Amino acid sequence: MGGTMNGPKQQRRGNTRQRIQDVALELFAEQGYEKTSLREIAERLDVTKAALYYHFKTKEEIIVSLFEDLTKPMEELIEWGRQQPHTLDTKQEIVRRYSEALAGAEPLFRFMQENQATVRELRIGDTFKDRMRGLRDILIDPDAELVDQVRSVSAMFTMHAGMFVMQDLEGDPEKKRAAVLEVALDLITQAHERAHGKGCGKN
Amino acid sequence: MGGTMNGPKQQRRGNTRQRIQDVALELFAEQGYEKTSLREIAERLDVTKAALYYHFKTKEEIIVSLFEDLTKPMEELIEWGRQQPHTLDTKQEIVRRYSEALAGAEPLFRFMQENQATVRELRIGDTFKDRMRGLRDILIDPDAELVDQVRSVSAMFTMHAGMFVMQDLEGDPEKKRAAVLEVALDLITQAHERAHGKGCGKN
Amino acid sequence: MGGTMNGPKQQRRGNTRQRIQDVALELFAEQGYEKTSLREIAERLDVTKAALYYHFKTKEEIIVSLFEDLTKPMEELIEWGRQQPHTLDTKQEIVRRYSEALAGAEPLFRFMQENQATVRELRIGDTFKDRMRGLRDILIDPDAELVDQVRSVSAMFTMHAGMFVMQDLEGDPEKKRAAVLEVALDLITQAHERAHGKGCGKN
Amino acid sequence: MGGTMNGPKQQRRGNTRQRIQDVALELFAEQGYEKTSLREIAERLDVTKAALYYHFKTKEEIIVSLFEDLTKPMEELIEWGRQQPHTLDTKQEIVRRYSEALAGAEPLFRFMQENQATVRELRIGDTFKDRMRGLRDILIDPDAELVDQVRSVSAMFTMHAGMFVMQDLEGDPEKKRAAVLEVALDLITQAHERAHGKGCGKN
DNA sequence: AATGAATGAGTGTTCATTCAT
DNA sequence: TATGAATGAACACTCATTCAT
Repeated sequence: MGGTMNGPKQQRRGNTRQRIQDVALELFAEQGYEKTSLREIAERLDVTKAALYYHFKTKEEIIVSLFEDLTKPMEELIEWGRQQPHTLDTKQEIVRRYSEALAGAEPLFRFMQENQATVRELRIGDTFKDRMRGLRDILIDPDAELVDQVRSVSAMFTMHAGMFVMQDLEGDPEKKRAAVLEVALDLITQAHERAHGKGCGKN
Repeated sequence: MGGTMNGPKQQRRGNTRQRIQDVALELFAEQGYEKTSLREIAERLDVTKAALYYHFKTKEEIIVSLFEDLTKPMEELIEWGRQQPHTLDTKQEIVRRYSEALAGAEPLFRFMQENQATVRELRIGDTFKDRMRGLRDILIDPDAELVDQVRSVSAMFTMHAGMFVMQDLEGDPEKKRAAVLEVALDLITQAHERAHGKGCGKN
Repeated sequence: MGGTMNGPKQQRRGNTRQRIQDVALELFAEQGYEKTSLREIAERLDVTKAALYYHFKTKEEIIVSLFEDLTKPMEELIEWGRQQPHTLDTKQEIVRRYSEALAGAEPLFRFMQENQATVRELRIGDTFKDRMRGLRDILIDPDAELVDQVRSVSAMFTMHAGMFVMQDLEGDPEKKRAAVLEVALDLITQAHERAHGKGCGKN
Repeated sequence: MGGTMNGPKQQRRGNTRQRIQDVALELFAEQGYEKTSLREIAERLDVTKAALYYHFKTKEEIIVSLFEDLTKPMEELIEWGRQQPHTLDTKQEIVRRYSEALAGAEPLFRFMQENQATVRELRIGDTFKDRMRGLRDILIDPDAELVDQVRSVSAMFTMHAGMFVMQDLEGDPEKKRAAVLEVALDLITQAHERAHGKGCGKN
């Protein structure tokens, strides 16, 4: 890109930090956080371990930086949702956008889904839990019946798990995502309507 | 128990294998598999690491043995389901019993839920995946619409995740489990009925 | 010792811990604490680094154990002194015995003398400081003039430093130690007598 | 100071070398040489590590430069002493001035006192040892009795250690220094007089 | 006069595992 | 049925140093 002569080991200008993040996320998602060593990341980038430490103070900081960079949309979405009236429309809008945001950071969320024990001990654990609580508080009516609260929560991790577990269902990915979204929306809608006195007439 | 003299450090001989499993499961569930060392397990039991190796050939074998011992009910359930006609009643029965089985081995399933990345690399990974596929094949009609297939799958991990994520919802655990079960049954029922042409009349 | 056949790599029965301490002290005294690596110690013993960790939990614990093992005589001496009346005789006795104890743990005290900055940050730092304070409280009369207090303190580190700095003075070591002791005794005596009203008549 | 515009991060240019020395000495004295990293020094100065290398070729050169800059008075003093007749007066004068010089470079000497093991391995080690030998040759009469030689040496490190160990003695610092000096002078005087036949009657 | 980016060699420490007793 | 002693391989991390810009 601009340079005429591109010998081996050249061309790395200011993008090393980014490259570290990319490779790290790939490996973390593939093998888990603890089983991925800094040596492995460094080797794949053809730099030394010490180079990683120029860009990140600790191994944990790598995953934290990924989390912070990639979940900004979620954070904003939840912030936005908090200020809306908790109508059915709002909830549906939230679910729709959340599904999109999830798809946009798939590897990170696969990682978090599959390494919950690790995540819990990391600095991101609490942040994430707070986020989930925020989302829940928007989607759930606190005076709904327990079963409808469960329905809302179920909608949430239908989306989370959906991306990964569905993998071995046949069918084109875009269609699967649409189906997952539909089920989630359905759960949310059922929960909302039962809590607000509508019958079975509509759905 | 039955022994006449109970000196210090005696406390029932012969059950060490069992005690190892108990402590290991507790720690695995609490901190994750990789972050739990054999040293830790041994210390908590007040034996040496080498003693663990008398009872289990490797660390992996400890978790494998737990999996095999604790998921036998599931295995039998699925075997049973495979031989039944795939009616709605059967499916509901399966879901009900699965929920019970899950509750009976809660720590193990919490562990598996929160250490999916690890489990995948272990010997139990494939076995578990097979089981899930078996369950799915019973619950899902292969020619149902995609969205109804998703509904069935969603029922499954509503149960799985339900136990843990619901933890910070208020309310008595038994009621929560009932609510989770109801939502799962509902999803299964909807999926089945849509696939078999019934309307909204029933629920 | 008893064994008939002594192949290479044999004969280490239960003395490894001791051998580690010996080699470690030798190296610590020679090169300093920080500049001595566990690799070095292990290599010299022809064991692996991990073997060191079987016997000591950390590097620091090695030096701590040495300190505790080798300074027990001092501790007892000070405890004894604390319970005696603070007469000149007692003080002289203390100084004499302290000089002996010092000579009995020479390498350790050389180490502590030459690595004060390190020692201060280690767990032994405070213990040692307390000991010195204990000794001082015995040797010094709190209402003596400042200059005589200094004399007493000077006696103390005349002994401490004496062993090492005198090294490049010619003469047989035993004679040097006697000379150092004499000076220390002299300082203590002067301090005591000036504080208790005797003239120059005696010494 | 002289500059018209003092933008942020400017604060007098040209004196960086000096600022490095100041911070380095402070940290070396506080934590020891090996435990003080160039990163730490650089961070405290708000420059990069590489900047240190513009001013000093190695870490060792920093401490060497400090030693050379700060011990010039000592060097000159010893040079002067060498050319004087070794009378009592000369010796006393030397001790007095040495005490002053010591006080003028306190942090450096604290550092050297507490990091003898390190200093020994550094380039300054030999230089310092030579200096000490020079001083000793002035203060000691080679044909004095051993005990009087010890007295002279004791005077020397009474001064050296005095500054630091006395710290936790109560009393105003200036008075303490005076007391230390008095004891040192006393030791020197005793040594000299005994060697030259004057005394208070006994020897 | 100083920085950004990187390296190579090392550190202390932990782990699952082995084996003679 | 266990222990005491050890290992080999790895790990996260730090350091002094270099060099093109």
